[in-house]
Amino acid sequence: MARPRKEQELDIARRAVEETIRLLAQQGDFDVPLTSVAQAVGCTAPALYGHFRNKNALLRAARDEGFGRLYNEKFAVFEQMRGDPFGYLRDGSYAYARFALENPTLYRLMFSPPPKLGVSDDPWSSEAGRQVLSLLLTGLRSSQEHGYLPGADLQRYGFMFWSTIHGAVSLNIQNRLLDHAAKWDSTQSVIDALMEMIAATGPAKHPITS
Amino acid sequence: MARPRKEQELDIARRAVEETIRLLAQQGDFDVPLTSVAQAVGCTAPALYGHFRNKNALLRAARDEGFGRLYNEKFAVFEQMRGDPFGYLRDGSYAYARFALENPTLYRLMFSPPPKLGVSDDPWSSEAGRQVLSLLLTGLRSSQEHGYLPGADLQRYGFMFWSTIHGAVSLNIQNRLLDHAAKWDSTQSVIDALMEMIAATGPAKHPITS
DNA sequence: TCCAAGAACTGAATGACATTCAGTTTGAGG
DNA sequence: CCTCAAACTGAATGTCATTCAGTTCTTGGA
Repeated sequence: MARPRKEQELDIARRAVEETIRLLAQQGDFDVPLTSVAQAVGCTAPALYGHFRNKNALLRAARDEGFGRLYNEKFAVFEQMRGDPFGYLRDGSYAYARFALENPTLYRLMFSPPPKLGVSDDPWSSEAGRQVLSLLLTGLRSSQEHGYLPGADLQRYGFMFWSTIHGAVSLNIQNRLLDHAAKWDSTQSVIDALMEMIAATGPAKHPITS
Repeated sequence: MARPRKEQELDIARRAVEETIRLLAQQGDFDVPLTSVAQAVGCTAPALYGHFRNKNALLRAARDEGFGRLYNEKFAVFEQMRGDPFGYLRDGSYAYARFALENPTLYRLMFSPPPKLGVSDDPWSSEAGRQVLSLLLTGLRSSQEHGYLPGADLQRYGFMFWSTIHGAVSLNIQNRLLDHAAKWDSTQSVIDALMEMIAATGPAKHPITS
């Protein structure tokens, strides 16, 4: 029993990442046995070593895929909101929070990875996070051009903005006493408070309705 | 070779927690082998099972100890700042951030614990976090009595305040490209921005100097 | 069409650990 | 002094990750 039929050529790498993300969500924890990933894919554990140097590399790939998905969701909102930077900041933040609350374990893998993943060695990983941040900065810059946050240091405010949302999402994910709806309400409340503060700096009469 | 001399009666439990925290910091990761904790304490791994149900219980104890230390540091600032609630908010936040940046792995264990720790089952753990939050709320309440944040919903602002600082600290801990000083500067900048916003709502003439 | 080379897997072996268990030694009460 | 229970220990078990020596397809040339 060895080399399989030609049908499933390069599927293993893609499927392994996919199944890893699924198992991550299912088990709610990082320590997914390689064996179960292999079983879900339909091969044996050693076969995965032909596609990933080791388990950490597989988790890194899952993490990168997570950043890709998050970026895509934020980018979709970005395009849909062209011309309304304030609306983008709000709905982009909602999208970010929704992604985090719907994929809590993946989100934790993205933003609180075990150091042994060797994330710092991989230029890609910090790049992916940077792309998400740059999308936020673009939104802030546009908002500033529309009269909000006059004279503010965007780098500084951008980081604070991100910190607030990341913090709210992290604390809510961690709090097991809350159900999904309560986590969402709590996070949304923080985002709304943040948007109110930005709205207060801008041209009057901007409704906060979502 | 079995039961040791009477000298080190109940030291093992205490020392195990201490050494675990030390090894956590040294290895920068949660998966500290029980064997190394035992070795550091001066016993064998099975001996630890007489004091902790399992490794997760030991990590939970280390986590609780972390909350205790954080609370003590914040409480010290609190007592030292009686009568200056705004100053307490600022210096208490600095103390919080300093604790997190100086004990990054312990902080991660406290706020992004692996679900398998079974933290949710333990009423103590959420209690410890709640005590830290209540200290913040007391500071906000006092600040409000001194004229800041007039009419604000403190529960809501308290959570946003905590989210911002926790987020800034988490993102800075995670960013391996920054050295310690840079992480501190970045975090301090977020805290200062937050304090400026609160100061802006209060009685005029409050200097922001630290 | 047939064949050699190597790609892509597999089963079995190795090594870390956590956890359990059957002793073994020592302190304390009678 | 003697018995008992507490507090440990060494050895055994089980769960992974990772490695390795085969084994079986696929492919490109004769």
